[in-house]
Amino acid sequence: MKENSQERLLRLLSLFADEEKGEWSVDEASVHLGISASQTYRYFRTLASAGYISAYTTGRYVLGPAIIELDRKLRIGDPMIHAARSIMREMLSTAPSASIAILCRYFRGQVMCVHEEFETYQHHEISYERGQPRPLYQGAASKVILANLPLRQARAYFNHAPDKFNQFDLGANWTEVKRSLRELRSQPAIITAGELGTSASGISAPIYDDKRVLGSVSLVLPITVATEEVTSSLMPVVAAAGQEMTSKMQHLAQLQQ
Amino acid sequence: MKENSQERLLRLLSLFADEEKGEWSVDEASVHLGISASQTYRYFRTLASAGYISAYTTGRYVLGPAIIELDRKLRIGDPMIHAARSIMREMLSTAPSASIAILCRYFRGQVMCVHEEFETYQHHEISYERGQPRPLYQGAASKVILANLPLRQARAYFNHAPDKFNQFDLGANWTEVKRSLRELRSQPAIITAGELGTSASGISAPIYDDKRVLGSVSLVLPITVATEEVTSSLMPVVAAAGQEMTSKMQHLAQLQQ
DNA sequence: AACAATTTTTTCGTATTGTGATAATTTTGC
DNA sequence: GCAAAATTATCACAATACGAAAAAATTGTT
Repeated sequence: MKENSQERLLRLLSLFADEEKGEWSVDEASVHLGISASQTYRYFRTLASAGYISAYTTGRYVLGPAIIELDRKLRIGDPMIHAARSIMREMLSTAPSASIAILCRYFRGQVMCVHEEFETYQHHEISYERGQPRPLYQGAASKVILANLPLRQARAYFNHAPDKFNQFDLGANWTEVKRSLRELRSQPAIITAGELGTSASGISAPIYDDKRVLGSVSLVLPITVATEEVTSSLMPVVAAAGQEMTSKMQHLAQLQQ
Repeated sequence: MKENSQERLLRLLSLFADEEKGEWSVDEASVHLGISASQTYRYFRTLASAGYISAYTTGRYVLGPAIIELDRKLRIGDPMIHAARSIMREMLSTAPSASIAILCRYFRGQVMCVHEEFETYQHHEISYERGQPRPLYQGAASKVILANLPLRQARAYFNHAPDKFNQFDLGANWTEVKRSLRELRSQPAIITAGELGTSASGISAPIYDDKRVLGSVSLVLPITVATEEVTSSLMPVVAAAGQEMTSKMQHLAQLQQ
């Protein structure tokens, strides 16, 4: 873990992504990163004057407006999200009302929702909230990615949390897990119910970029309407969306101007 | 403009906030930043492996998932947004339906919407889109910040775009501008109509942090319902919201644990 | 208003490493 | 398969990032 000064700066910024801690003082960050106080002050100043963090009161720093600005650009300009929009809307139009469509991405050994589409805005129990990393073993949108990962990687993740894999019905040992992953891969789309919260059911298909899996597209239905009939009729719809995304992503790679 | 390596890295990342260019190749960034190609490659690699940018196809880089992750944390954890939520909702409840409430922040000599609240989701002509910097001279949410800036700063901005100041009725020369800013400051909230797009009208009040202006809260109404009566009756509501925000921000500064 | 306690900035010498130029390597498009 | 582009590796040197400690500025309290 040889680290240069830019990587340290980004690591400091990443502190602010921490799930349970949203604000940092210089001292806290200093001890957490193992950097001297004076240097940490220099980092804070650099990030603050560029707008990435901001002192909402003396000594307490939180994320700054530059993040919002970049997020807007990503929302507007990201090629994958752009390609997904129409596909997700079409998929959504065939689903029961109160369903939502989500686009997830494999990121840092986890799965993160990067875009959602819904017919009408309404509060739903958030299963995959945009921007919140989720583990690979829980929920359809995650499992379909896990199942399409190279076996070596899947195994590494299994070794890291075997109990969780068992808890979410992926198997108690590697042989079982390997078998259930193969089983999941053999289906056009995979279905789970109540794995994230208790009120939602998911139907997911993988998205590829040439060889390796990039992410997944999913429909999330209220579990009350997710009967066997409904989900099995939607399975080919979601599977088609995944394939369409895959071909669009490969198309994109050609069109570079 | 002495710049260290971390500042250069952030300047590279900020390229991706550019309004008309969402993707960069190493060469383009290299010439744009005036950095050697080899070093630009190193910067790209650093940003990419931390997830801040991502190559969606060989040689073309766009913003990466880490941005989404940080934006979520900001949405959830930002103290100013947190304080504003209930105030904005209450303000919204007294406004005509199809109105929205926005929270803006003074940032880099511009004004940026950092949060919006609405009763029901619906497509409206976006006047202040979240994350898009807007000039100080255009629209109520901007003008109220401009009017409460130190005169020296206001004058600097005026000198930078005097024609724009005139176009948006702030005056043709500094004496006139100074007078109209004083006039704006004297009102509890300020009202504009049709300055951003033609279909919206804005009512805005400033938010202070101790001495200097931090941002503004605003109601944005469909121009069709924004009659003289309606807006003048809402003016005190918005003004009160601004004052409440100001006192909440000052309260926050005390509560540091 | 004066004081103590933080927070932030400077100074400074040294070792670290960031840097550009060039070459080597890998990946990609045809 | 080959040509072209993209990416990484090598290297030598100057630039600067770094920690420690002191100075300055800001803040909270009496």
